[in-house]
Order: sequence, then structure tokens, then C-alpha cells
Amino acid sequence: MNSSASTKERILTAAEALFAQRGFEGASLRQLTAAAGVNLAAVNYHFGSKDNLVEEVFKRRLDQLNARRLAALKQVSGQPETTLEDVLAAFIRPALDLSHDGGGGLFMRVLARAFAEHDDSLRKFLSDNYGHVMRQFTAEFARLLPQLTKEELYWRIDLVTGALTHAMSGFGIIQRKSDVSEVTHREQTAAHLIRFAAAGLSHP
Amino acid sequence: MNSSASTKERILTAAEALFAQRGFEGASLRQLTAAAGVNLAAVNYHFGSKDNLVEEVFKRRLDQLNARRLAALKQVSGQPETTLEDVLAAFIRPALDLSHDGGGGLFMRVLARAFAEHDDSLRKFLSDNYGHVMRQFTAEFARLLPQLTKEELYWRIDLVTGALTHAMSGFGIIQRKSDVSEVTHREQTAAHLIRFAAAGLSHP
DNA sequence: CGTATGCTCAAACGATCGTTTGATTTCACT
DNA sequence: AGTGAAATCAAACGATCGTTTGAGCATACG
Repeated sequence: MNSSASTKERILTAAEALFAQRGFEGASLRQLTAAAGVNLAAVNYHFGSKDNLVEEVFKRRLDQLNARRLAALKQVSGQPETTLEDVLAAFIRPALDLSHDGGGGLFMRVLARAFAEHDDSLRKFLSDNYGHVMRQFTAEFARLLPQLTKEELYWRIDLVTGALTHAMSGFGIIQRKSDVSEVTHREQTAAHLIRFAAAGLSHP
Repeated sequence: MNSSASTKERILTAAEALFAQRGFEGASLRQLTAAAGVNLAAVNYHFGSKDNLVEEVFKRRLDQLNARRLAALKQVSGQPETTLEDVLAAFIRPALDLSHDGGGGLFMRVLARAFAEHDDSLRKFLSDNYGHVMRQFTAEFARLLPQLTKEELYWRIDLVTGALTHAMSGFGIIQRKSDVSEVTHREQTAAHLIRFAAAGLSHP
């Protein structure tokens, strides 16, 4: 049970990278196990099936992403002096941090792929593990934007989600310049995203 | 069904629908040819290969989308009274129209999938067939937003692209209500997108 | 020491993939 | 009608897919 944890982790890490690069169907278990340096049968032994492996890849990162986002939201929600930018920061910064530390640099790209694939079971899984977080943030946005109808608010949050997914998954054309440090670039990215989203949410 | 259409056209239409639903790798030629009501070998006979079929699916819609966008841009570009919303409308409305007439309702979803897949050859193909359009729109945005640095402008256009791709490919949660007509819903969608994008592009 | 248990491994399973083949049908033109 | 190119067809090709199998290896415990 001790050496299996190492094998499981290596499979999860290799799967995350390969799913980001080739997609869920495009990445084969043979490529995956070769990259992880484990036997082909190890995936079905430890995870049961490829579909289950996909879910475990999401679970590992989503759990920490959700926890960080909710913790950040808790510190600002409900307080009278909280701004729209504060709530957006609570949503965006944990995702950017995940993209740069903890080895989860490719997870946001995997997440964006999951959005693009319209597989129903995967969407249901994401909704189950993601829904309550979005609901809490939506409630806080509604509190800070009382002039918007519910429909108008949903529209804007939806568009903000698209922009953030696009940017955080690295679709974008913006690349870090060599004379800008990693930390600085992340800070600039967060600032751009937050100001853009705030403008899109609160415009008259 | 549409037995009057040529075999090539029926393959293209079935491929567009199946690529949108299952992805480029997930849609097999056997599913595709069965849906089109043609023989399996017809794809390789008329298109040479599956990869070439993918490109032809893009070509058929991108050609008319590019033409409509550039025609709409030409009517407003360079004129002193042109607003940001005018340029955004020239970019957005042709895509929404394509989503609702001409049988291209699923193409924007295919396009969004292509963004999510990081396949280099496909991205190069899209850049070759799409790049000059984006460049002309970017130039017009730069004229209307002289206060922005080039880097700042690129950032905002990138984020707007993400929001529009997300919305136009039907990722979003917003569905047309049964008491709203198709035309009305499309008009509301365009209005939302344009106002949101204008706010994101021009905020201080 | 013997053995039970968790894990790894090479090999094979049936299914499905994109593609090719060669025969057959369709059809415009002399 | 006769002919030849274009199109369609059933069938098969080799490759690769996810998954299963059963033997072999490791380590912990009586």
C-alpha cells in the first residue's frame, strides 16, 4: 500500500499532463503509462478504468482549488466594505496559484478541455464538485450588484467565466516576457483579469 | 433525408454535427458516414483523409464567416462617427447569424473545440485562415482606443475573445426561454455580448 | 520459516479505428 | 447501344484502443 501511492501519484501527474496536451480521448493508456514509467495494467488496477482515472485527475486538483476559493471568499463575503474586486480576487487568485505551484500547471487547461467536451457524465461530475462553489460566489456577486436582474447577472457571470477560462488555460496570446519574473507576471495577469471582469460585471 | 445534396455536402454537414458533439477524435468515420447515409469509403475517396475532412469542414464555414465580418467591418472602419459597439457588432453578429441560419448552427461549437485542442497543425490552419481578419479588427480597436498601450489592448481583446467563444459556442448556461422567439433571443444575445465586450475593452 | 497479501509484469483479449482494395454500378457522351 | 471515367459498394487490412488474465515478485506477520 505504500509503494502503490507513488505509482498512483505518478499516473495522476502523467495523466494530467497528457490530458492537457492530447485530450481525454487522444491520450492513450499506453502513452500515459510509458510517460509515468509504470506498467500498462497499473491504471486499471489502481483506478478501475480510464473514465475513473479522468475523474480522479479532476478530484485531486478541484478539491484544493475549491477549498482555496471558498476560504478566500469567506474572508470577504458579507462584509460591508467588500468590493467587487475582492470577490473576483478570491475566485481568480487560487486558480492562478494552482497554475504555477503544486505541479498543477496544466490543470486549468484540462479543465478548459472539459468545458469544450460536451460529455454529459463529465459535466455532471463537474457540476457536482463545482456547483456549490459557483453558487456561493454568485450569491456574493448578487449582493454587490443589487441593480442587476437575476437574468442579467447570470449573463455577465457566464461571460466572465468564459474570459477567465480562456485566459487561465493559456489559450491566450499573451506570453510572459523574458525580462518579467514569474511572480510579477502572475500578478499582472491577476490584475488584468480582475479589472476586466469587474468592468464587465458592473457596467451600467 | 437530404438525398438531393451531393455526397460531399452530406459528409460535410454530418461531420460538422458529429465533430461538435463528439470532437474530432471522438467522431469516427463509421458513425459519420452512417449519419450522412453514404458509404464508409466515400470520405477517403472525396477528401483523401479524415484530417483533410476536418479542414474542409472549417473552410466551408470560415470562408463565409470571414467574408461577412470583413464586409461589416468595412462599412464602419475609419469613419469618425464609428463607435466601439459598431465594430463589436461587425465581429459578433455574423457569428450569431451563422449560428442560426445557413445550417451552420453547430459550427461555432466546432470552432470552440478547435481552440481547446492544442493541435499545432490545426492551429496553424486556423491562423492562416483567420489571422488577417483578427488583425483588421485589432487595428480598428486600436484606433478607437488610443489611450491603451498595445500590450493592454492585446490583453483585453484576448479576454473578449474568450468570452465570445464561450458564449457563441453554447457553453453557457443561458438558454432561450420558450416564450421568446428565436430572432428576439438572438438580438438579446448580441446586445449582451456587445455591451459586455465594450465595457471590458474600454474601462479606465 | 511459511504464507498471505498487495503489487507489478508480459501477454493476450475482443473491439474499433482510419485506410485501402477491387469489383460493381452509375451516367454523360460518342 | 456502346464505352470509359466517376462514383459507390462490401470486405478486408494492419494498427491501436481499453481491459483482462495469470504468473511472478515483494514485503509484513503468525
